Amino acid sequence: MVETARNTRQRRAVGAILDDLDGFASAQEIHDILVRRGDKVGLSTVYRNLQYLVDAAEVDSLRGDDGEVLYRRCSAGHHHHLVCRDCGRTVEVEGPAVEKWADRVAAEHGFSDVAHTLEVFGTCSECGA
Amino acid sequence: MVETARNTRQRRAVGAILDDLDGFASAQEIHDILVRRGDKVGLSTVYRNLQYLVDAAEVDSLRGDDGEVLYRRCSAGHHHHLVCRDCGRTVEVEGPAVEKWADRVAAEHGFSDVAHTLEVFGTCSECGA
DNA sequence: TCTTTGATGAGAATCATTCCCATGAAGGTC
DNA sequence: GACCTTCATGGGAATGATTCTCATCAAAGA
Ligand SMILES: [Mn+2]
Ligand SMILES: [Mn+2]
Ligand SMILES: [Zn+2]
Ligand SMILES: [Zn+2]
Repeated sequence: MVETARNTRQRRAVGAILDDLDGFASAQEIHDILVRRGDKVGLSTVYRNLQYLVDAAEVDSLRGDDGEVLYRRCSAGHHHHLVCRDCGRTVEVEGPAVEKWADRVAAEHGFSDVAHTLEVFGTCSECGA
Repeated sequence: MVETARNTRQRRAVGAILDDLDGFASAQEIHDILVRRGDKVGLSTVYRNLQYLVDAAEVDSLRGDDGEVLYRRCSAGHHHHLVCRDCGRTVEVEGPAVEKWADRVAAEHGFSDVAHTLEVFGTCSECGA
């Protein structure tokens, strides 16, 4: 028998919230939504399941200004994010020119095993009214 | 009388450590160095002075993988960093193309007040041997 | 139904950072 | 130098997100 993650009520509940969300949200925000809905899920369990999903590359995470980790279900493949710092609404964006720039700069200075982090923050049109 | 920051022994000590450092270091690492040297400076004071320097744009800060904030005295003007994930050695880099890309992408989606974070991590030539 | 074992959750623990506030010491004035 | 005003310091408490512990629960298969 192949090991398989158990399909618990709590795991489904966390997944359902992520499906409904537009933008990034913190573990505690997701927990609050669950509590408000009446779904009883422990905070530890929310953290645990979010981490499972990150490890499975089903969810992207990034750190907000205040250091809180934010989560969002994203499409597969390398991309970056344009995030509204007020409402969290997020657009996935690609930047081939940026990828090339990062690799070139790293090579010029003799760096190998290169990776990069890039996020764009702003105020979305709705929040800017 | 114009308000002016007081030139304390502790402030000079923190500044001296930053002058000697090549790469990014955490507040606690800087505090440890001070203690090892025999300079008596409180941890709160290290945090406070680092924050003063960040506000004065004399020091750049970024968040490491583990969420710790790292500090480094940097040149003025907008730039990014190529950081060795082994030894911390850091190269300041500029990417005009990246700046334009970020602004354009944000504008295309109606975002205002745009800012971005971009760091490149790798293994430097010395550490890659 | 029964067994096995990963999953859950309430609270404790961790850890970086910030806050509090009594005390210290810059730096100006005479 | 003596004195004053006020910002700076530092030790410990508080904060807050996240992780850990472990007794208990419940998937999933037999
Ligand atoms: Mn990229
Ligand atoms: Mn830039
Ligand atoms: Zn918004
Ligand atoms: Zn290195």
